[in-house]
Amino acid sequence: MTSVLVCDDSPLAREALRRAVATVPGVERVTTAANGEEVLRRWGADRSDLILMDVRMPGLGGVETVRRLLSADPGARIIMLTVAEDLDGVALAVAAGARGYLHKDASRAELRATVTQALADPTWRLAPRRLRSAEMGAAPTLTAREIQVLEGMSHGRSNAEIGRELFLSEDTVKTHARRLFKKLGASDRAHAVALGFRWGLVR
Amino acid sequence: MTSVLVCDDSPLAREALRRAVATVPGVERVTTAANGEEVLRRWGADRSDLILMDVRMPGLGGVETVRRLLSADPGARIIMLTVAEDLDGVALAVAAGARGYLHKDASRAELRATVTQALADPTWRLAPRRLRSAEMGAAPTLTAREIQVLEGMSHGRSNAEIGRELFLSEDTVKTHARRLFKKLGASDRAHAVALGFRWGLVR
DNA sequence: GGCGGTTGACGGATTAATCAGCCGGGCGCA
DNA sequence: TGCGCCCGGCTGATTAATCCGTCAACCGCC
Repeated sequence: MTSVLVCDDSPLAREALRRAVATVPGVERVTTAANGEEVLRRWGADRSDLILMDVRMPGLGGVETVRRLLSADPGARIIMLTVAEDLDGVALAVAAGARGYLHKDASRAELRATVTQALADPTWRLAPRRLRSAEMGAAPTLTAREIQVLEGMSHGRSNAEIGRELFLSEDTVKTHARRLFKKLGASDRAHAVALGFRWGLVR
Repeated sequence: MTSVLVCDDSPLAREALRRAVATVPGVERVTTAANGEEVLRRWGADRSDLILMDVRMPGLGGVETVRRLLSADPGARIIMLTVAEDLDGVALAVAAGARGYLHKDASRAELRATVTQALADPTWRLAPRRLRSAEMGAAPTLTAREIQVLEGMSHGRSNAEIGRELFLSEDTVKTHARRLFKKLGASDRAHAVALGFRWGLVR
């Protein structure tokens, strides 16, 4: 029974990862966790063959979870997931014993290849790959401007107000809004804000 | 130096609690944490005289945090915060060694009285009180219908769609929307969704 | 040097949301 | 029995958001 545990605090990323991993040949079960604590709790009762885990998580961070997991079970195989911003975390996690990492900007195919590799070879280590998030099921790769506009929306500001705040015309804000809606797959600004929260793009 | 640590995963509730506790005579410092892990981490370096902690938290739950905290420091004084729904959690937390609990529906005055009491008397135990959330700084007491409408918004549905889903007329949905906006202090639906996430009303 | 992505901007059409006030029924609580 | 609150509904007016296409300038990269 080959099983994989996917851990990410963002519900959407978690689901996308779960679906992607489930298509890997040989994988019979994919379980999920929302944070490091849940991974550790689950690990006591039910060990998976491989863990995919986000580096940045609220509560127990990815790095600390790797440490505790490996001190409890030195044989655990862990692949870290990361976004471009925290390469430090990846370095620490790999130093702590993670087998490798995947950038969240890599393709689904690369994710599957890495998982296949890790499952096939128990000694496998460090194969940096990318995962284009557009292919993960959704694409939360917003530009800085788009995130600023999304943040403005989450604070209840109108397009005109956001424009004044960012020194842009209302029309430009509308354009940014339209583009970020399309990227997030949002049907309106309320949905966009919700997706922003679920993806962890805004707080 | 009398210091109090406030822990709640909802940013708005955390801030409201922080502000309320800061007005208690004798309290010189109020620190905050978003989850149990953060409490434990902080406790290592910087012990407070009293901890106010939500029972329901992602990751390390309140009960488990109480256990770990007390096993590390049997003298720690902890008051649990709770909503009506999980009285089980409160019972467990008190059994685990929490000094008492506060219902989130109690008044600010009662919160202050309980904190004063707990700080004055190191042996103080179990004084169930209520805290009317309206007096905590904001009042996210939405009715069931209002939450359903808010959830619909967070999924990108229009008022008409929400109405179809809940077997209500679009006009009624609009009324619920207007009322929940006022309660949350939201300026539009995007803001309402954001506040819903920050208060932990929707996921 | 050109390609792709980002940014900023405009115009016009259409639709949906928002605000305000009001009403009747039901349910629980004092 | 009344008071307050939640619910569901309706109307009319006003404003804002959304969608469409298009365009020019800039920047990093191969």
